[in-house]
Amino acid sequence: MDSLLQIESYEPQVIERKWQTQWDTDKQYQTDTADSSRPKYYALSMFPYPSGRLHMGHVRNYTITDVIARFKKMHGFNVLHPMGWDSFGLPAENAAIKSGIPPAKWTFENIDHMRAQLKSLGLSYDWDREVFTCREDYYKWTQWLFLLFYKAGLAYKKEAPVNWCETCATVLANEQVIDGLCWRCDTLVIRKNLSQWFFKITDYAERLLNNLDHLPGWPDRVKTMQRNWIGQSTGTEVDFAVDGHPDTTITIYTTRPDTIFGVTYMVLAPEHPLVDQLTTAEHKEAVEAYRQSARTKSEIERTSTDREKTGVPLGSFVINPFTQEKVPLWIADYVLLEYGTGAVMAVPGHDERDHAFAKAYQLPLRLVIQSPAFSVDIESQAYTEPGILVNSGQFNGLKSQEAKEHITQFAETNGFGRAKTQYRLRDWLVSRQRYWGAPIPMVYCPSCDVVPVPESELPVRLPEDVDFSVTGRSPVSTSESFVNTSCPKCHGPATRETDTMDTFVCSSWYFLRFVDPLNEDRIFDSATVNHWMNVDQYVGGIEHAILHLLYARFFTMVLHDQGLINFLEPFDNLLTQGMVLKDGAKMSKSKGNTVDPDTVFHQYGADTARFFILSDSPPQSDFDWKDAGVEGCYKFLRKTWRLVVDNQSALDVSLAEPNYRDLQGLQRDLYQLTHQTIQGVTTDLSQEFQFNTVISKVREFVNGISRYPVSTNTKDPVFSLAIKTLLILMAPLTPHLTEELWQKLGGSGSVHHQSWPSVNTEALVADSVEVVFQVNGKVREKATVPLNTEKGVLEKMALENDRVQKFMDGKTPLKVIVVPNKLVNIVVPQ
RNA sequence: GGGCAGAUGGCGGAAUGGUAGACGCGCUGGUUUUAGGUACCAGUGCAGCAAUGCGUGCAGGUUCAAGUCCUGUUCUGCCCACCA
Repeated sequence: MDSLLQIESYEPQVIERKWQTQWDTDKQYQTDTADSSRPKYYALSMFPYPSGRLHMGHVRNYTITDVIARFKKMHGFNVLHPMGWDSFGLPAENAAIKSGIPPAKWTFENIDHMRAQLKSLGLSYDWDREVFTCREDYYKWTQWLFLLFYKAGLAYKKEAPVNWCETCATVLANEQVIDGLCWRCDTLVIRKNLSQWFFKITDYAERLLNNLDHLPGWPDRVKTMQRNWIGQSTGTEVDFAVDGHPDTTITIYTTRPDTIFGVTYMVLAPEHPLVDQLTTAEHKEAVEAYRQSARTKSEIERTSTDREKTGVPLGSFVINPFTQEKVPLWIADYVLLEYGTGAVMAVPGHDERDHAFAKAYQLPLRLVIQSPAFSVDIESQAYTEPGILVNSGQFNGLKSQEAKEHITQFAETNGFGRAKTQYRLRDWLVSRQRYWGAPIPMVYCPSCDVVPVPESELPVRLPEDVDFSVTGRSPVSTSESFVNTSCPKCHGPATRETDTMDTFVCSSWYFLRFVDPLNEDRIFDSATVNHWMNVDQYVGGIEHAILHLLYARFFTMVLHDQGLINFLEPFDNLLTQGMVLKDGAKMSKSKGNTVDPDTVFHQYGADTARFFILSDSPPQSDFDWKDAGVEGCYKFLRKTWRLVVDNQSALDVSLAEPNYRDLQGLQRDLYQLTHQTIQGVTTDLSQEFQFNTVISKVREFVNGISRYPVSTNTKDPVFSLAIKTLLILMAPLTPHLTEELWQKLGGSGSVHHQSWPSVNTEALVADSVEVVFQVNGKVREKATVPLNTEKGVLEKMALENDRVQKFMDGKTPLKVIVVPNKLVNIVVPQ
């Protein structure tokens, strides 16, 4: 082995395959969830959609979680680190349309390829827990959850204007419309009236919002985004009677009840249900035309803030309950049916939108809020700040804030209003007119109406005899054998729901199934899930800040309320990793600047890819992939390899740790460096996952060891300790390299089963320190002094120093600050 | 328009209020090599021969001492947005 003729070079491709096979065979990363002798740790990456190939974003995500999982394991935790596939979704269906490959075949081939790629990255997954959301053993339970929601009154069907993407030929949830465009294909989203299934996430708006305060392990950025999305506002509802319609009132929602005396008209959303009834004959034609044009507008057109305000009057009037004044009723598309009550009181003097509208249609303005600082003029511009009430009857003179309370109170007392908390969040539209998803387990019976499929009949299997080319309805509806069924209640002929579920439903509970993935009788065993949840560390992209992370929280709360689990939030700690860029630009196929992970594995090995992708930036920041950087990491690993292999004759990892107090000179220095590195790496890994600084410390350590003069004739206990420590500290980062070297050195078992080294704090303290001498805060001299040199001695040294005296320029010090082991600062008159 | 981040060499980035620029990339010079690459050594914030001066987006402030704390401001990125 030690023969000079046989110096082995670093061949990552060979050793990586060898160890991956070995770990697989040994089931090295299998988790025994029944073992409660050790504390549990659940490390989870957001599972991927099997698009076909891994990209660098995946590599970064999974490497980060893998390092955490391995690190925790070496700390004695029973670690659960699973992987699976979010495998329903549109690309599979598009492949079917384009090339006739069945979606299932396409999906599973992609999974096989990507699984092989994941294995070649050396990730410590327990593959026995792999879940596939598109497989019956999983979607059976997704359907079961739908039924649970239905029974709890949290799933309902309603006809509503919905977001429709023409390209994807399906509806979209509110969360999937980004700037008016489809999240997947950037097509302009239009409004369509359809009868669709919804989950009542709005019932949970308040709890989803308030619980964010109890998630200290989540980045503020994500919490803020969710808060904005849920969009709580507190205000008042006021009922306005309709003139000439004694039984009809219109309720408006306002956050500015203090301006209610300034109402000069009222506006309804064009789709408001009272529009037909309240349109007078002479306005019918204009109103119909306006409603028609509003209907065909896309969301982006309609909500554009810089568009001219348009609207038409209905001919009816409402009565302001505070002033008994008659004000005209209009419709305008700047009022949204989905928010509040779909009706707003218009106060053009104190709201910019109402002001613009009033100016366009010559509606009157009225000043009801006066500024305490200047005289308000509302002719040219609305005054939207709070102030003092004027022209407001009994409320004159109150400040806006008090007035809001008094006016709301007055409305409540008189029965025409109430305080109301409003959310921007809307119910989650879960129907999709697509094939490759979990069928919604519902049946339509001519006599019994909507009937849920009994649990015993789950899963409702996806049919295979479908025509993928239909648009506007689910391809599932082309399967006669699927559609025609019998009613579970009356056993008469009935038809099945042909829509499938949004894939975000499938991914809202997968983290629970990972704990008990093979359970055939139940969705999961509650006791086991209660023990293993929460996810201790969740890692994924910021793009899921709202969508997936909000839905998963919602599901968890519902399952808690239904008594299946005993916790309210799924993810204790969340790390949102930054994007992977290439030379400063976002990697994309269209730009042609992608880096294929396989190429990197082949050329440099997985350890290099892992090491590099953790190296330059903190995990939360964007990471710039540079070929020169990969090269540099490869060289470093090769240097590390040689450092060990070339010095094997001096190494014996079974030697006992030397006694620090017996060490001197370079041995003492190396021992110190070893323990300083343990300290630094451990801190950076356990507190903030600062992989970039971990790597710089590892590099400093290797540089330090390289400078140490090794005697090749004898086993050196200090050098052996340094190398042994290096391999253990690097094991989570570069698992193959360290395993191979560990084995070469005759280490016992796997390097990944070693305990994390502990710090000898005595060795952290240096014998001498460098102290700086400052004059007026500027460093003028440095001196190396014994540790803990006394203040007086330091002061004397500084004052007698030539260079210090030069800059003191003969002046008498006003003050001398001495910080032991750090500095002396001499303050002289300037 | 509202909210949240952030701004440090040629580049990615380090810095419990106490030596700004760790570590790496790049670059310069050198050694080894037929040569290139590799490896190794030295250097590398800016200006200057040097002494020295100046330096963490900008303007102030607190402090013996500020990248770090405070006030204001500019710019960049992200999220939300006719939300009443």
